[in-house]
This record gives sequence, C-alpha cells and structure tokens, in this order.
Amino acid sequence: MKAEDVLKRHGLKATKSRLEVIRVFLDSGGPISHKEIIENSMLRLDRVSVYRIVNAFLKKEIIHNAYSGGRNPLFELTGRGGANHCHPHFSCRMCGKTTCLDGVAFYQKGQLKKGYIAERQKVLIEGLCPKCR
Amino acid sequence: MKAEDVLKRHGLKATKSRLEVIRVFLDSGGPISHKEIIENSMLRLDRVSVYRIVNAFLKKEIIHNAYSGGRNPLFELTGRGGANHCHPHFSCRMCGKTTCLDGVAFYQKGQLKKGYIAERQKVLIEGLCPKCR
DNA sequence: TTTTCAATTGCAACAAAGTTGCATTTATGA
DNA sequence: TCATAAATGCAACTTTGTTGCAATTGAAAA
Repeated sequence: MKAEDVLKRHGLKATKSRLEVIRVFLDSGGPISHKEIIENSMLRLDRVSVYRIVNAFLKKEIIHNAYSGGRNPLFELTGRGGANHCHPHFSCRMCGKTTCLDGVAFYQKGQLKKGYIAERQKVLIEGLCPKCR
Repeated sequence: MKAEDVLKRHGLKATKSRLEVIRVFLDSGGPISHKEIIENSMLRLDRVSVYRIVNAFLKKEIIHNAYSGGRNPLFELTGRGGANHCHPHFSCRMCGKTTCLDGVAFYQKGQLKKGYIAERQKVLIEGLCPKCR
C-alpha cells in the first residue's frame, strides 16, 4: 500500500514532511532515532515537527519503539515486510549500531505472576558486530 | 559482603555518597533511575555526582542498565541475590513502573548471523500490571 | 477550479536530562 | 597526622524533548 494511503487510513494528512519521514524509514536498514530521521531527510525538517510526526505515528502504531541499547529511542515501521512488533534486535556495544535480528526468536518459559498481562515482548541482544569484534 | 568492601575491591573510594547510593539500590524493589536515586537518598546528593557515581558503578559492573520501557534509563545492582545480569523485566504501559520478573526465562531459537558475538540478553515484557488492568 | 477551515508546520521559548571544567573537600596509605 | 590522588559540588553548557502561537497547507466542499 502507498504511504499516502497508510496515512489517510489513519486519519492523518499526507503532508510532504510525513511522507518524507516514511521514506526515510523505508530507506533505513534498521531502527532509527529522531536525529537520524532529520539527517537522512532530503527535506529540511524542523526538529519539533519530527518529534510530533514520530509521536503521531507511534499513536497510530505506524511505527513503534524498538528496544535500544543506547540513550536515545529508536523507531521502526510496524509490520514491515510482515515482521511483527516483537522481533528481536542486536546492539553492538562498540559502535552502538542497532539492527534487526532475523531468524532468531525467543520463547518464554514460566508464567508471569497473577494479575499481570503481557502485551509485547522486547528482546535486545548486546554484544559485538562483525566489524567491531 | 559489605558495600564498603565491594567498592574497595573495585578500586573505588568508599565515600559517603557512594555508600548511600548502594543503600538506595539495596532498598529499592527494582531498577531505578538517576532521579529516584536522588529522591530516595537520605543525603543531599548533587545531580552531577549521581551521574558520575552511576557511571563509575556501570564501568565496574557493580550495577547495570536494565531495559526500561520509558524514556530514562533504569539501573539495578548486578548479581543481586544471585540473579544474573540477564533476568527479564516487566514494564506497565499505564503507570510506567518497571519490576523484575522472577520465575520467567527466555530461550533463544535460531542462530545469530556469522560474525556476531552475543554477550548479554535483555528482555522486557510490556503490558499491564495488576493495579492498572 | 477556487474557497474554506481544521490540521500541520516552523519558530521561539522553555524544561529536562546529561556533560565538562575547576576549585574545594575527603578518604586512604605512608 | 600528613600528603595526595580521588571524589564532590557548583556553574555553565549541550543535547533531548515539550508547549504556545502565528503562518502555511492539504483536502473536502462549493
């Protein structure tokens, strides 16, 4: 489906800025930060607008917050290529780069205490990437 | 082992501030933020000192960064009560409270891509706690 | 196509989180 | 107890994120 339709279906105007942010996400190789959105944009996007666009996309679950090793949150498109919300990530402790882990899954053993409701599982593997090891 | 000895064994001076930060950690029921350290301290700790103490403890692995759902990092004592670094956490999306998950473990299925070295696994379950559901 | 109007953007100002340099204080070993 | 390196507190700064408001723009109706 076209980005424009995705936005409209969620009741969001298909503005240049929003379409560009989606393009940056599609173009990225993994979860990205607010800063990376701005740096990788062809348009001059205002910092505040990026925060607002990200928040709007989060609320509509067009994107979601991936568990990042570092200080700043990283976001990625929800359901990209059929991936569900809960795929695990890898973060290199040397270069800080975070990528999606394909072909790896995690299984829960044991039950949550009574009364707790699990909605989403976030897994991050920290270690060294091939370049940094 | 006494907190004082833990510090000395890592080559850190056993100052009042550091001992108090350790006391706050021991007193806490789960991972805590910089702000919570300051708020729960009996001493008047300077904000900057808390950042420096936390960083020193992180480097020595006296504490580690627990995967938090929210915006700010949360820390907890390493190896507390025999727990290893990698125990999973639960974060409530309503009240934001993060707690340690006991009696739950996660098993990996599948291999990392060639060249990647996994050192630590961080798991966060997001959902609703008994109070908020 | 043009008009209209709410939604969105950019800017300025602010708030919160984290860092750095430096003078003062403190823990520890001699 | 004394000397000294390590740690602290303070001021100033950077980075990250938020809010209010005026100007702009997308989209629906005329």
